[in-house]
Amino acid sequence: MSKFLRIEDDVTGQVCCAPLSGPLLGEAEASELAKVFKALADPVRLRLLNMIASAEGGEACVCDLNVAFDLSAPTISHHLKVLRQAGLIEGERRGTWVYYKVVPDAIARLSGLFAIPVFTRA
Amino acid sequence: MSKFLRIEDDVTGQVCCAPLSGPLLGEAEASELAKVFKALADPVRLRLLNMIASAEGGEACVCDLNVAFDLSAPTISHHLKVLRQAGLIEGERRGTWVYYKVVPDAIARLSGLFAIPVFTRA
DNA sequence: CTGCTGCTTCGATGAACGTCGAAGCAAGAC
DNA sequence: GTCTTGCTTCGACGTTCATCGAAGCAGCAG
Repeated sequence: MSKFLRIEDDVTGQVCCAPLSGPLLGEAEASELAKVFKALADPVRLRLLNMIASAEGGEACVCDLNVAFDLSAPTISHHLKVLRQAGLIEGERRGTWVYYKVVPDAIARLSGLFAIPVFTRA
Repeated sequence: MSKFLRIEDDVTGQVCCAPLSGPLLGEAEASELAKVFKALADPVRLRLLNMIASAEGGEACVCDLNVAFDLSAPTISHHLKVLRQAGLIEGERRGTWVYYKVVPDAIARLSGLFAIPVFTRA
């Protein structure tokens, strides 16, 4: 098919995680997953991720993120570190500024978790 | 009269389906969403949700959940309460036992969040 | 009624988290 | 070199969280 839109090929296909309604999670597996959700479990981090994901060019400068919140720079830096350590975003320094972008695979993985089959009563 | 286990502080009302790469989240919106992720940000709760979602008949008895973990009953009850208040599950007492099942709409809502993978400008 | 079982709530405690100011580090301008 | 700007790390402080034992409540069987 012709591709008008620059949306990349469906990443949702390469789902690695079974849906929540699937086979039972092991302890280690659940712990790893929990780390990702812990990173998402803060309003500031959610807005940061949202801003980065929806930024022009797919990446955002920390300088822009800083002024968007009524929080100190160390605090924003801390939240970015948490998102980074969860594998949700990655940063790169270019000259004076640091730019962050999302890691598409990480979002795709979460997508698979909530794939709809969540059981329907027979 | 009905002293069933209700969803006391349901939080899912405002949480809607716009993908993360979509329009910017407001503060209130992000806070509501964060509450749901906070409920998912624990390995025990993830496994509980997983067990309930994949249980025979779509619902699980607390008595079965209790023996599946090396934790005290109060702790399991606490985790179930957190999931309940996040609107992810709901419980019902039938005679001696209490059964929990997932709330499909809650999972569907999360599915929407990650539905559209973040584009990367090639 | 008395007991017993299943589940929840209460109260306390130790660990983890969000926030800040101060200090450190990197890159560029002078 | 020195100075300035952008971002991160460090150390501390108050809050929130996971966990437990004890106590409370609901339902059922004698």
